[in-house]
Amino acid sequence: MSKEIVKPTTLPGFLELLPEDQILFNKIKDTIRQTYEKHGFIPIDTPLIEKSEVLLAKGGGETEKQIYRFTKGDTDMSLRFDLTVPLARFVAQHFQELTFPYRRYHIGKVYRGERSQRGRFREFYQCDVDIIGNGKLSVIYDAEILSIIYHTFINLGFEDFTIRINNRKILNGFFDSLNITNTADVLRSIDKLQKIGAKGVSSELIHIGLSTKVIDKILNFIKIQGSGEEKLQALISLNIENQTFKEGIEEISTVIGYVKSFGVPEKNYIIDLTIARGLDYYTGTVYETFLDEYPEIGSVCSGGRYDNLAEYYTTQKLPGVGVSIGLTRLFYQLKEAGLLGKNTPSTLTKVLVIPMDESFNEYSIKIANSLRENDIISEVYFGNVKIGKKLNYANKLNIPYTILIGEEEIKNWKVSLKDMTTGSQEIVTLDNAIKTLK
RNA sequence: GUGGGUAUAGCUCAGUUGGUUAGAGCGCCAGAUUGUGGCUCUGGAGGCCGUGGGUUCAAAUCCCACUAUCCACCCCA
Repeated sequence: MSKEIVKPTTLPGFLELLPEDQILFNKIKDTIRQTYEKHGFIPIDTPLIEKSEVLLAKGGGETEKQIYRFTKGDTDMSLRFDLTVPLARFVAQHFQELTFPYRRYHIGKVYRGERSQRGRFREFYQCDVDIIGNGKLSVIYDAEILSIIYHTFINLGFEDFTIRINNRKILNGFFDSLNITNTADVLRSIDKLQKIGAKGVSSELIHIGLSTKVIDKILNFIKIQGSGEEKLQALISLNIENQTFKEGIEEISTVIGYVKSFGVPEKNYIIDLTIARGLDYYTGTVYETFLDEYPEIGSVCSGGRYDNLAEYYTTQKLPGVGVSIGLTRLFYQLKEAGLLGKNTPSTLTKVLVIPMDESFNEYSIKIANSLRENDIISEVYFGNVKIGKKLNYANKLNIPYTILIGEEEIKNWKVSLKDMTTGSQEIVTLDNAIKTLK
């Protein structure tokens, strides 16, 4: 062994998959894409690298710490850390060329230089859908986004999941009425209710410096229980004279009112006053989606409504609403939870064509060509190796069928079609083989 | 950014109070009469025990440093 061999490793926080998993991953990605497209969303694909001044226009906070930033020559550039900021830039830049409301989806990798830990990656896929309005955007779209989350997870094969929704205006109005100024800190604490419990939230709020009176009110607020209707009634009966608060209630009522028309069953969504979302740019509806049987996985899809998407890039007012699925984490967690299919194939190939001898290669290639013309995924195993080894290749990759080509088959213009699961084999015409394989 | 683990074969891991040629399972390769895989059997390859230093007659094992990696917190998808 040469000492010059470089140890083949990937950087921490960068996930790569073996064939079996990659096939599953792509299936999930395709399902998400198809669902988004079915709802009329238009694809975009922005550059992975953008000017740092663009990505960091907002400035401050965690982003600057976590962004991958570098220079090439005189250009200061960075890897995108989400798909929303590039969207904002895109919409502002192409404002004149786009038609509003602009519905786009974007599935792509983003980068964050975080300390890696379980289910947290430095490179990961986000699957975003957003609807951007010009000046105004009906709140009914907030209900549609909820419906898209629902249909996406249904199409992915889930049934027991809950989309939790809330409205930032309710929270902001409520905090306003209590004269709370550091709302971001309070939101973050409340958002952790599920994780740390009421006591945990309480002690965090004390730490933040709120009076016990205010804390009691907050705790009572987040404890409001019941059906959607009951929660709304409870909120109204708080009699809070605050314009923002009232708007929030009105908006969430509208959303709940329309959700039914979109065909979302009541068991799949709920008003949850503790959902806040860490991001501070949300201004209205917010969403978090949880798998009922696996709460430990955390939110698998989240997002919300924002008033002004592109304020750093244009003076146009562009409100929008959207959500994002963290696909890499979702996939990783599903795999951890054992929710991904077992014994899945390691290839997409449906049939392996095996020439018994190298002199039958050309005939085999023709067979494979015909199979492909009939949309049957097929490949030929070339090389002067034993039949056993070729069959074993099919076996290891879980290829369901093989077609064996030898003297006998060629003489009669037929093929030997072998079912690899049962082991049965028969000599048939190519047409009949195609019928079986379809 | 803060705190805590771990590091032995391609993978998952054993390895006794420090003791001589470092093990298993899976995987890989080869064979069991050369037009037939899976199952079984037999054989084989593959390890500077993360790197460097220290203690000791003796270190995979104990100590220190470094590096890598994982987990939790922060934050977030």
